[in-house]
Amino acid sequence: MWTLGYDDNGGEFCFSEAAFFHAARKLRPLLPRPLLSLRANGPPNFSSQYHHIGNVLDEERKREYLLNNEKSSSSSSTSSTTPTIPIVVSSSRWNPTVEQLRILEELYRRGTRTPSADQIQHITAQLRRFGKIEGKNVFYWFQNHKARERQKRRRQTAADQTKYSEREKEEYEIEETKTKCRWPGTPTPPSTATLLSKVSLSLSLSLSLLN
Amino acid sequence: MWTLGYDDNGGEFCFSEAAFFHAARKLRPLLPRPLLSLRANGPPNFSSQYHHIGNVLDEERKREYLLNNEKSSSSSSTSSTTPTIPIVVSSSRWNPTVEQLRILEELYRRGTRTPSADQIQHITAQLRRFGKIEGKNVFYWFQNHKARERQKRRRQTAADQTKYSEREKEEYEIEETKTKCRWPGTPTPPSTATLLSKVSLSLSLSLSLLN
DNA sequence: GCAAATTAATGATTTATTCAAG
DNA sequence: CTTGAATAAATCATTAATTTGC
Repeated sequence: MWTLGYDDNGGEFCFSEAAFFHAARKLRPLLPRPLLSLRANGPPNFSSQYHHIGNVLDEERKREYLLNNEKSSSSSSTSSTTPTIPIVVSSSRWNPTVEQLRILEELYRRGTRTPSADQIQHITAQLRRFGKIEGKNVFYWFQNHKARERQKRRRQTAADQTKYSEREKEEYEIEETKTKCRWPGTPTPPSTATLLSKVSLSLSLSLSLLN
Repeated sequence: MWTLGYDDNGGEFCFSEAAFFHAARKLRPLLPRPLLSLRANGPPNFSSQYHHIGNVLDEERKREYLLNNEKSSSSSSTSSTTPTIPIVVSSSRWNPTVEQLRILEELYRRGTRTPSADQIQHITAQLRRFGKIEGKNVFYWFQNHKARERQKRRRQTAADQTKYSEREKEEYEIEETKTKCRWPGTPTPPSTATLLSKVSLSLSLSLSLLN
């Protein structure tokens, strides 16, 4: 599991292990950010949103939202001075532009599946020409796309196979045994000659490596 | 992804074991076998024009049919009745059903890697309820699955996705990078000390075996 | 036509695995 | 046997598409 911190400028993306799990969790915005900006890479139909911002909040998130509002009370008060103008909330998640999507899909089509960090940085840098984007967006895009393509394919074959057999939900029980002997026959233990040949091979290999 | 049993041409069937299973190698046919017209276990892409054939017979009858025809050298009846339609050739090799596959993968997931002969017999007995199967199929399945899982991982970690074509580079101006580190971390390559320790270990092992 | 309501897609996180190094 | 690295699978959450009642 990856936790992440990032900055918008470089797309640099520092990960740490589970030790930072809890702290990093809170990086996730609990509400659409109260920033006053239009979408940098707005999709064609971005007009009807800003609806019912707080509808999906559970108690936990409501509490945290209130905590956050305490800090930014000054900004909220300034916004209250212009109540008739709706606060334009920037999207909480990346939304690829058509150009970005086209390039990403082309890259995928040509074989890119899990790009390296450098590749991600480069792709991100290129795609930034077409709109706001970060490295993690590229990373996630490939993760998701790969997974969902696989999922699609898997569902297809599963559907094909279910024609032949009805699913049986019953449990199977196969007990574990401790026997060491292997299938298919009674394995004859390796002869001394075999062992010796292997040993000498290994020895010569080691020696050649040392040279 | 491993494709054991799904490739009718037999291209995916290879054994990495020693001369012990040398005979099994010959199971790989150079050409599709011209015999048998029904499959015991439905393959995913079983041609739809023959669905009616498959639907008539339940698994039990199919199995029986196969057993009866295992020794026959040529297809007899169906070819004459449908001369223009290519004969549905059953693979001579095992093709796992979804249930069999599910159980095998579950066993693998739970830690079974190289089951003992007893385990194999037990597993085979359980899986026979879902279709024709032999002990060697189980044995080979685990061998192949284990090997291909390892192979898959190695491919991913070592020589993964660097398939940018030249055209692509030019078009998107995304240059190839040689770095192997992947998003988001940078794996440290094995040090020289590590390599040397391996060599000396191998050497000492060989020497101890010689005593 | 229009939003509210609903559904489908998909971006972002979390969880469960894998192999293999120590 | 334990653990690190690194996903891939499963899941959550938000956005877009679509439907629906007016």
